[in-house]
Amino acid sequence: MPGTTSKAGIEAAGEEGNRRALLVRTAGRLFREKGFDATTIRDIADAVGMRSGSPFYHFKSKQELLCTVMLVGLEGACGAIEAVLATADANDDEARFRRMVRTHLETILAPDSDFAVLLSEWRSLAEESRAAVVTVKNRYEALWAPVIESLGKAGRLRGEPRLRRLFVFGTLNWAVQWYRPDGALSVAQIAASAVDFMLAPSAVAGR
Amino acid sequence: MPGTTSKAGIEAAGEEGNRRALLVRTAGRLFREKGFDATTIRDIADAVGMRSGSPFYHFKSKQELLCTVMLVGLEGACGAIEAVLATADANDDEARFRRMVRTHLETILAPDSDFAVLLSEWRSLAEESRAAVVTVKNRYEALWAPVIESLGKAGRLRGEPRLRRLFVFGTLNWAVQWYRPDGALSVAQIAASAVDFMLAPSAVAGR
DNA sequence: CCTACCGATCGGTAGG
DNA sequence: CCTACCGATCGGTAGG
Repeated sequence: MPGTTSKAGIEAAGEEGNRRALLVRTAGRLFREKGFDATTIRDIADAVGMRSGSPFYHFKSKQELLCTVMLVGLEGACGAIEAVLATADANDDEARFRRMVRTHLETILAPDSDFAVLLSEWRSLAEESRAAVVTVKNRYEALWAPVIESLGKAGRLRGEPRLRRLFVFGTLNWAVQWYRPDGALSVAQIAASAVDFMLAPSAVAGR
Repeated sequence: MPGTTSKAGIEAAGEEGNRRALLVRTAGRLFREKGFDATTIRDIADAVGMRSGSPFYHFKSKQELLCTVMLVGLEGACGAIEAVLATADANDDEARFRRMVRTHLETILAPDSDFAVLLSEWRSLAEESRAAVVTVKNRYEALWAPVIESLGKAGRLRGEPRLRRLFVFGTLNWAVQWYRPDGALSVAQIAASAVDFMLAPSAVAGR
């Protein structure tokens, strides 16, 4: 029963999963490069070698494509952070934070990052689709909460507790605006530097 | 000779300056609320009580309107920061930085901020218009350079020197994404907290 | 997934 | 600044 979509609309079911996944990947790249409004269905169809009406066999609207791209990006980001949390030393907050920051930057600065589409095209997402995306976005942010809270209690992250997470993501997410792959610093270097910027020096004497 | 525009296209010349300025203000508000692509010339014309063809008497294209909005926003922001620098104690970097941060946030978080249009619609600005806007943007950032550098040398702003300015603006500009006028904290409180977040504690003992 | 197409919208213009 | 309009584009659909 093609055309039937799971609730999140993410799963690639069976035979046609490839074409569908290709559409999502291509749309994600174009949305990121040119923006949602400036990307036409024809652009996407051309890029995957379809005719302009064919994407609507896989997605009922351009909006559904956007929503799917964002959900895919968010799921990927959750997975990456979960992998970090599963292997990091839970007692060393700074080390954990460093790895999370680096992973986050690697995710949003990848050339075809679907997560970056969420960051730059949020306003293009129709009101009705936002709740579904916010749910996963909250899940992503919840992964960060314990580390940020712990670093806050230790005095390493400062400012109003309710704003710390916002400031952290601001410092990092803004990189989408200025990062260039051919720049002087690697993503790893930017990540290390961002942590230095955000983290107040530990109070341990003689360090 | 109506239709003639100064190089920057900002000045409101004589009699028609009012209508022109009204168009800029209205376009700025709509671009900020709905985005450049989602705002039509008809939206703007309706909002100022004109017919859909009439804005083109004042601006030769929608792009020129966007460019003007951004330049107006940038000029206003430069003026505000210059006013701070003119009255602040040049020897107290922290105090100066605090006032600049607050002014910056007040500028970008104002409901009808033209500066915020620059932050969110940069990609919609045509390639040919970017150079003119970048020039003023550089002027704005140059106003911050001495303070940021000085705080960096004092160890109050950390991380790679070339990235500090980017991290500062990230922390602040991201607020455009999450700030709500009806939120629990005022802009002044957010500004104070942002500075606490960014500034490493001064090393002065007993403080 | 293609062919063929539509209805709506949009930026912009001519002529006054 | 209005009237009247155009040419292009775009998301989406019917029917196979």
